[in-house]
Amino acid sequence: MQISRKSDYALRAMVYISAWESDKICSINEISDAEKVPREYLAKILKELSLQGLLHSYKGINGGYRLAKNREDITFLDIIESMQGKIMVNDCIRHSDESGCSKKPQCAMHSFWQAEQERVVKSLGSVNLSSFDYDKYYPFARKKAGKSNPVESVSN
Amino acid sequence: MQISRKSDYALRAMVYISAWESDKICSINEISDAEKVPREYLAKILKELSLQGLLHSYKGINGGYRLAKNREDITFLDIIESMQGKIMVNDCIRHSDESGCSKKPQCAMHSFWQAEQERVVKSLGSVNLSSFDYDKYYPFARKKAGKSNPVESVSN
DNA sequence: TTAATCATGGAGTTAATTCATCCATTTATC
DNA sequence: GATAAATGGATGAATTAACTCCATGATTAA
Repeated sequence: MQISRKSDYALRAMVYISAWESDKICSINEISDAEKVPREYLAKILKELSLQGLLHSYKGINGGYRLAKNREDITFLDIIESMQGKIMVNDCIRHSDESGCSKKPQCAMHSFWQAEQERVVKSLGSVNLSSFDYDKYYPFARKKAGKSNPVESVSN
Repeated sequence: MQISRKSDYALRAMVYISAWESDKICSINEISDAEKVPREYLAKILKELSLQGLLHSYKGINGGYRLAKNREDITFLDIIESMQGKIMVNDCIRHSDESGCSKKPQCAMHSFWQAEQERVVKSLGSVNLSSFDYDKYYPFARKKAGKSNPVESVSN
């Protein structure tokens, strides 16, 4: 696996959104300003995250995005794979469905890569959006939620 | 990190060479035939591995390559990094020398990536060329070693 | 109902990188 | 001196990453 910039942007955006109370809706402009991510590119990314079911989108004035699940239920792996597709550490693994391995039915290194693959997936799957110290890195969030702060109820 | 095809070729070549007795000299043609790696591309790769001090090269008839160190002293990490440069799991880590992190002096995810980085490096550094079951995957090797033993062409 | 503010969708661009190939040259051995 | 190796340089094709631009559509507040 290689974490593309696209994934990095997606992660930053998701972490940013998570920093706020769960009913706060964040616009593309807000996020791109805060995280210094190219606005138009970020738009594509957020749209994709919606399609993948990680975000809910709202159009119109005061529109934007919010998490589609609880923070605990969105892992780094979810976010990264929704940007890059399945994580594959190398071709040996990538081609393992077709020919057992691109080179030999059982190449000498296959089992090593498989283990490495599993380690990485497990590791990325073990971090979720509730794993962060938002108070430390996003002190501005949490306190002031959306400007109008009408109802307390969280989940729609 | 992402294991490029180039690294994969390099690994296969190194593993192939390791399968033989240490004084056996393997030519580009032999390796590319055995491992099904494009001949001209492999030539570049082996040259680079020599420059990096992982192989010794021999010119002239019966020339080719052999390991420049003991099998135990050549890790996957050595081989991969000599092909792709330093392993970096993401931009957050990649830019960490300049500005602490490309985005913020301390971004929320920085420590996670750093840990992930260390895990991967440790893992790749823990496998070396003596880690393989050559008898199983290269039964033809080991038995018949190289014929003659020419003089090194590359000093230093 | 109209203007403002948001997301959506599609097409196109740029630049870099990857993965090579070709061929002429140099070197060593038989 | 013929042969079989590595070396080195130039080049190219294909793919992908990382955007940018802009027109369209939805929503709401005035």
